[in-house]
Amino acid sequence: MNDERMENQNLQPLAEIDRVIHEPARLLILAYLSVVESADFLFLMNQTNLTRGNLSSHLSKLETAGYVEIKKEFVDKIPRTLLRLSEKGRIAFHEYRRNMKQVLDSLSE
Amino acid sequence: MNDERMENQNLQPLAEIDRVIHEPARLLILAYLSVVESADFLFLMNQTNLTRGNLSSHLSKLETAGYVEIKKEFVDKIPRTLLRLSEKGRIAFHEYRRNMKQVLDSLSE
DNA sequence: TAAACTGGTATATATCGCAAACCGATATGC
DNA sequence: GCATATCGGTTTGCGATATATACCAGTTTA
Repeated sequence: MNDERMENQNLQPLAEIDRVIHEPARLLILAYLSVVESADFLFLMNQTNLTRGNLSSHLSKLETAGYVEIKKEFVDKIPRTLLRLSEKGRIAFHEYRRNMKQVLDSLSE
Repeated sequence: MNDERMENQNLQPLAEIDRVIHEPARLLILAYLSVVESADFLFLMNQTNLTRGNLSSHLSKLETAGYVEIKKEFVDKIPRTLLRLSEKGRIAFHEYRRNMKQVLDSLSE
């Protein structure tokens, strides 16, 4: 075993990785929300290729975590759901990226 | 919405990320196995802080995927389980890292 | 002989991701 | 008018997953 290389690894962040964000579908959603001020449900559905039900439940989970804010409004009698990343979400997303990068970088020889 | 920044994102690898590897506990296991020629069960258990049952089931999953090879032997009447990363596992792990890095890099402002 | 430890495996449980069924409202066909 | 289809989602159901606990065979210690 190569102790030297092992000690160079910084794997600790992995133990406390944010699983709400780690899920690929939600990572995708957050990636889109992170570059716009807000997006609606259908836009996200098209971009992510998630089904309606799947997208809806992931958004609920993100809302429960306090990472996205969901605002519903009517546009000519038709309901529209607007999503935006909360400040808490932006911070958590940034932290997640930092942690994962650190782990991945420490693994590269 | 900022189309320019959105188009610069390379999120496609996310859609086909390897979930066997994506799970943090297994990512941790693979990280350790990637720097040693082989390790035994207790060593991994101590390094990862996983419980015996948990570690055992993750190793089985990795074995089923063909990513690790499990060899059992006796050392003075005491059983010992040796784990090593297979070639297939090494390739898949490398590919996972490449994909995740690409995604994370495309998200950095 | 019994109690405690080793090195695991099997089982129970809780959660999760996903798809399909459902739902209220609106537009369309006849 | 009254079905029927469509829109924009939410709720429900199910199989798979992750984790902890119970369990087990064998070994060492008291």
